[in-house]
Amino acid sequence: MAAGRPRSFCTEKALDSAMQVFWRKGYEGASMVDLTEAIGINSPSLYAAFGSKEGLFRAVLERYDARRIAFMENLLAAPTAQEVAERFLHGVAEFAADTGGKNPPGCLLLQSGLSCGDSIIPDELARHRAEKEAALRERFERAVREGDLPRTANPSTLARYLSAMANGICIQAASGASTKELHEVAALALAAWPISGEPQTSVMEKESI
Amino acid sequence: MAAGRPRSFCTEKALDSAMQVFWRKGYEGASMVDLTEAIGINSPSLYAAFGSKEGLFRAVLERYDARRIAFMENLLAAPTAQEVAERFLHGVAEFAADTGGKNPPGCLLLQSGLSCGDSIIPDELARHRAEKEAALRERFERAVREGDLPRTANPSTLARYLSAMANGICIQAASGASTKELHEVAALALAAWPISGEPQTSVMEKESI
DNA sequence: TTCTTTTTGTAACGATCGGCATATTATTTT
DNA sequence: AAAATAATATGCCGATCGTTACAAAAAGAA
Repeated sequence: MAAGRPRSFCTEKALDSAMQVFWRKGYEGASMVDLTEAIGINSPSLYAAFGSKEGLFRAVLERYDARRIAFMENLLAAPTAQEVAERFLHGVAEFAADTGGKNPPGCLLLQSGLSCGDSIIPDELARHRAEKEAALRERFERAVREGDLPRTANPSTLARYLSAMANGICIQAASGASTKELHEVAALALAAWPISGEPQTSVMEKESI
Repeated sequence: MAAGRPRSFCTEKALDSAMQVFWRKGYEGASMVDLTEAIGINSPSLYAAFGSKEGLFRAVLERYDARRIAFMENLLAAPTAQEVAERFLHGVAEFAADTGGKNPPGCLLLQSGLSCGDSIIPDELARHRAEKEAALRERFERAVREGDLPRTANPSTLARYLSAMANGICIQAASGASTKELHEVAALALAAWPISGEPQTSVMEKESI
């Protein structure tokens, strides 16, 4: 059968370009002109490939999630819950301020649509955040079963705490905080972490921040 | 001199109505139609009173800030830095999920424009957040001078930590977290607080969350 | 070459955006 | 009552929104 005229653009590169636009301007703030110019194609090509602006955004979201899968898998495999928390918060602190110059600081899941008109995008993004929080919660439930966390620990609260902290750090990054400042915040947040055995040392004296 | 035809709407009530719209839909997501319908006036009246959509939003921001002045003044007057932190985080936790049914959960400073096109609104909102963070920092600097906080404590980091935590809590609220859940997160966050004297107790055992 | 298929570029669609010109209505002052 | 003033309602402005018809262009298959 015939193959037709070949595409003039790479789908993955197009998604990366679109991701930058959504990240910087938000979902509703990103116009089709912004997107097509960033990708370097005309709108009919974009609609043929992704269906709609929302379809393009969902494809971008998938790509964004895929890039973080390795990060999440790695930290969830940590031997102790505390190390999970440490890897999570410090990992977020690491990439929130410095995204390699390609994307703006902060988090796509926050920047692109906390509120945007009557769109369902905010709910979609909230669902994504909730999924990551659930992954943390399940890991902490296992930690309680294994005695890694005290019996009195509440996995849901711990996961929500980390999730909130991560979101707060992202907002700090978007407001211009440096990587060093974000790590200081992360370290301080981890001082609240419950330890089964030895008494807790204040991070203030431990790292003199 | 003549006084002309009297206004058909109350400015303050109009601002409250507009605040709800901006809060729920974000700055760019809130259309003039949304705003005029919510207020119950026609657009020329709105433009005569506030100049533009941006002017209306700035007026809403002022009103939003004014409503929180009492809250901030109260907590900054607390005798110790830890109590400042406690009042701040728990205060945020309190009004983030339950705004009295008038406004959506979350924080206007976050909901209305983390990212929105080429507008300068996000920067404006970031500036407002930075101001509150600066108020906390100055209070903690005083606490270090007064010996209320250990010499090794970093007021900037503590303020940034609380600000990030507050933002994270707001996002949690916007995602549907209950007031109880938010207070649990706030209590956990406060377990990281540096104490000069007695050893720190894990909040996990203290409140069994 | 001719046919088929797919993508491309051009151009335009209706809808909605924020904003405003104009004229009418309501009130106070003279 | 007449003039002056200010806010009202109606209707429309150009621009931009996301989206799509349409036909030319580029490839493989016949």
